[in-house]
Amino acid sequence: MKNFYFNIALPLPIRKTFQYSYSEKIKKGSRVFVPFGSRKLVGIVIEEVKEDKSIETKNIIALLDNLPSFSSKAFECIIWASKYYHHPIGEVFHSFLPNHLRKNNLHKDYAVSNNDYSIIGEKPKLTDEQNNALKIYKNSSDFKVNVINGVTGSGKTEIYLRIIEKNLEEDKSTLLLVPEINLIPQLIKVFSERFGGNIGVYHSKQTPIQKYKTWQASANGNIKIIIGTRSSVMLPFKKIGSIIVDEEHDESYKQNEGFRYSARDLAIKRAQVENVPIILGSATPSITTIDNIAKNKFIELVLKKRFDGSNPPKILLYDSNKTKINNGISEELLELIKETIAQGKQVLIFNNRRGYAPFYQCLECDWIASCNSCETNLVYHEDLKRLVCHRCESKYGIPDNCPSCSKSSLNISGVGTQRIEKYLQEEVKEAQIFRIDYDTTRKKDAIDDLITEINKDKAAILIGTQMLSKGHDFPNVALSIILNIDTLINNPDFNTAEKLSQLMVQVSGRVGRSRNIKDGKVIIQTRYPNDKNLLNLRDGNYMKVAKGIINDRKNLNQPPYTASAIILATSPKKESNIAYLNEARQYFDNLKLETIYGPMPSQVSKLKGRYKHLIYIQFSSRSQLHKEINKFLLISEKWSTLKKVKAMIDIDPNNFY
DNA sequence: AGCACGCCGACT
DNA sequence: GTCGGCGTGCTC
Ligand SMILES: [Zn+2]
Ligand SMILES: [Zn+2]
Repeated sequence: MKNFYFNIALPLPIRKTFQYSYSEKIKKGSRVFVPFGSRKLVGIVIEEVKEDKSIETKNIIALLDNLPSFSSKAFECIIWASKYYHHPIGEVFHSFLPNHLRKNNLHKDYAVSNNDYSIIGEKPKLTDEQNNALKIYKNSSDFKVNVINGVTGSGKTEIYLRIIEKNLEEDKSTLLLVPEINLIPQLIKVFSERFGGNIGVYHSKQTPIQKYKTWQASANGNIKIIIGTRSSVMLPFKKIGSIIVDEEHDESYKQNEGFRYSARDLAIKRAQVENVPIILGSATPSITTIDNIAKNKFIELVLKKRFDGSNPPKILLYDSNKTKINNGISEELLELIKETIAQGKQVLIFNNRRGYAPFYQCLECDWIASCNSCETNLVYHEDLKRLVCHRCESKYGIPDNCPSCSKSSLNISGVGTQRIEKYLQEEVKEAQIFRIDYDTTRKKDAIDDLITEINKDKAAILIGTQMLSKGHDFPNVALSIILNIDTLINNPDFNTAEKLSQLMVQVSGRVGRSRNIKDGKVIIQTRYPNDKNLLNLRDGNYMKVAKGIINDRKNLNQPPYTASAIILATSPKKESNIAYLNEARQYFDNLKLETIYGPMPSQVSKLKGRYKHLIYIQFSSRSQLHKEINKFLLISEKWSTLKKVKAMIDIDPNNFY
């Protein structure tokens, strides 16, 4: 009996494949069950090869797919991703399989859901801008990147609906990527008010069966509209029409652990390989995207006007050096809050820190409460009367005396949302107060219930974190106050100016759109009212700020004008990380590159008892990055310092995690 | 990654 | 003497 030989990718942090044999030919992209040492693993067939007699090849135990789990196009994208991100191929394949297919399960058929996608809702008349954008979109159905640069309320979603409609007419599927799970429910609502059929969902909080059902229904074309987070970018499709990436600027598209990929960038690759259009939507496009528009790689479709004709609110800078600050809010702004409430209107307070106070520290020595397993600062939570680690959610009691110098001079410092809530409850007694942060929205539907209550249009104060800037609109807010951004301006790290501008414009775009609020106001409380980027933000024109940031990046040789990478080392010992990274640093120093930082501890320097350190490198071009990282990986393979650490690469990093 | 193998310290 | 701790190296 003739045997066939295959290279198989296994879910291991190893940059190679393993050879196995089988009695039949197997298509690439198929799952197989194989023996590996003393265990058994599910792997992916990469290619048929001729027998390598120098290896004692084992037999494949079972072929698990009748049709390959990865179509030849998805396969091509994953091979590309593994090379682009310099990540072990088996782990890349593994990360795009739903749980059910990661184990040695055969496929099973589930009942077909409602797949009649006839239009049931009423279609609104399109504005000229919308018509124009759609015309450009429709003029070809080959690969192209269309960027919908549309302010909040300009009708981006209606364009998505028309694109889906066009795809359905051609019996094609649409994939809509979103940065966060909690943006999915409202999109499902809008989509199912327009189309009759089932809307597929794919994200990490689903049960394995739910996830597999969507995977299968997408593969056989029963579900033609799919909304999903990152990992849905490699779903199988019977016939895909286009991909939409909503809020493309959102950094949540980048995975920050394991296989560190950008779902937005991978979506662009997928669209290119499938030869279909991709739409990137945002009111605040990323600097990279704006740069690609300037280079004519992407096509910009602008939606400037809000369809209800309302104007975006003005952004004012409030110099907080002027008055006394209590619990994070200046006295003058507190008066303004009181006035607004007295007029029966709503106030929104944005403070990007949850809990009561972000630090608990000693005034005598430099002791500061931190988590034993993460080494991050513990945050005081008033409701729990405990210190909480925001990374691992561990809770600690509150010591009365300093563990370091044993004096009783411990104190909280800094301002979290709970502290502002308590302060305003005392100061503005007549106002109803809603706090919207991770702690108040943990329960399912909690956030939707809160939003429904808030939008009933009564005088109220909303206090919240990032969450306020993503997806939800607050039309009755007449005054927004943005607090606590000075630490960001003071200690800029990755893309601070870009992130901050996007945040400010996103918050301001979501408020004050109801008819009875003519002059919504957004006030940024800052000690740096002369900061260049803040000044540029004042007329709410994001593109103007973006131009400034792009110029800075160009002058400072920062991405996208250079290509960046992080080499990460993880091990139980700090010294092992440092030894390896020092050797790596020396290696790269010899190459005379743009910039090298480190070795330094990662911002999450300790996780599950393992330390993490890194070096950050900027290359003058993408091709130089790939060439040098490949060479480095090959050479460093033999280093003895590597044996004591796990090393990983982060391409296009956007933090030091 | 996960597992076996082996070498060393400590405890019946 | 042997149990178990973890450091090392290998897995087609
Ligand atoms: Zn002390
Ligand atoms: Zn922790």
